[in-house]
Amino acid sequence: MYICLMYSSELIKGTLKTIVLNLLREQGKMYGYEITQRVKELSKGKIQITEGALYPTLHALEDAGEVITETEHIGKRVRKYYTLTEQGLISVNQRVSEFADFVNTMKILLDLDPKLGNV
Amino acid sequence: MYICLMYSSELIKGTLKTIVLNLLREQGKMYGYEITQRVKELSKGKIQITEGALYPTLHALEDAGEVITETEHIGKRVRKYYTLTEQGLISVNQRVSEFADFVNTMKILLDLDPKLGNV
DNA sequence: TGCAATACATAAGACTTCTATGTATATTTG
DNA sequence: CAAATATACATAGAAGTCTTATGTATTGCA
Repeated sequence: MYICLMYSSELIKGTLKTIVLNLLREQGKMYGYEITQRVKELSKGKIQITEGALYPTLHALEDAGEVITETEHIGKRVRKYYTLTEQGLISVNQRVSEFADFVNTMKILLDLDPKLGNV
Repeated sequence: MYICLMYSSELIKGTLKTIVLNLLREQGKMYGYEITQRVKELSKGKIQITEGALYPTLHALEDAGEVITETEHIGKRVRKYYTLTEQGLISVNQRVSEFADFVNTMKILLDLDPKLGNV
C-alpha cells in the first residue's frame, strides 16, 4: 500500500477547477475557505488547496460565467459565496465525464486495474 | 457515454513523465517518436504527445538520471533510444502508485465509482 | 516529384499553481 | 487577558509544464 502525505503539485494540476465545480454541484453555495477545508477533509489531507491557487481560480470561473457570487457579512467579516450557473453545471458534467474517461485511458497506459481495486 | 477526440491539455499535465517512464518500464528501450506513436495507439488517439512537450521532458529525465540514452544510426537517420536507469525504475514505481492513489482520492471527490465501471 | 511520415530539436508564449506577502476578524488556550 | 491559531479574503512574482511555431533532414510512396 502506497503511503503519501500530499500529492505532488503536478498531479493536481488541471483538476482543480473540476474539483471545485463538482463540490459546488453537490453542496450548493460554498465560500472559498470552506472549499479548501472540505477538499482537505474528503482527500484525508492529501490535497490541500492553497489560497494562491484557489482565489485566482474562483475569479477565473466567475469571469468565465461558470459561477456567480454573493457576499454575506458574518459580524464584521466578509464571506463570498459561490454558486454554479447553468453554464457551470454543463461545464462540470463535461469535466467530470472527461476525467472519468481519462482515468480509464490511464488504466490502460499504466496497467492500473489491479492497483485500483484496493482503496 | 462520453465522447471525446482528445483530452484537454490541462488533464494530461503532470502525467507525461509517468506515462513515458511506464512505457519504458514495460517495453524496454524506446525512441522518442516511437513513444508518441505508442501513446497515441494505446490511448486510441485521445492522448497525442507533441514533440515540443516530449523532447524537453526526455532531456529532463536524462538530466535527472532516470533514463540513459544510446544513439543508433538507421541508414542516415539518427535514433536516440531511451532506457530506464535503476533510479528511473524506483521513480516510475512511485509515480504510478501515487497516480493510482490520486485516482482513488478523486473517485471520492468526484463520486466517480459508478462511472468508472463502464470503460 | 511532391507529399506524408519519420526523427530529431529549440524558442517564445500561455497557463496553472506555488510561495510569499498583506490585511483583518474570531476563537481558543495557556 | 494576551498570544497563538483559525477564519477569510486578496494579489504579485516565480516556477514549472505544455503548446504553438519553427527549423533541419531523411525515407517512403503515389
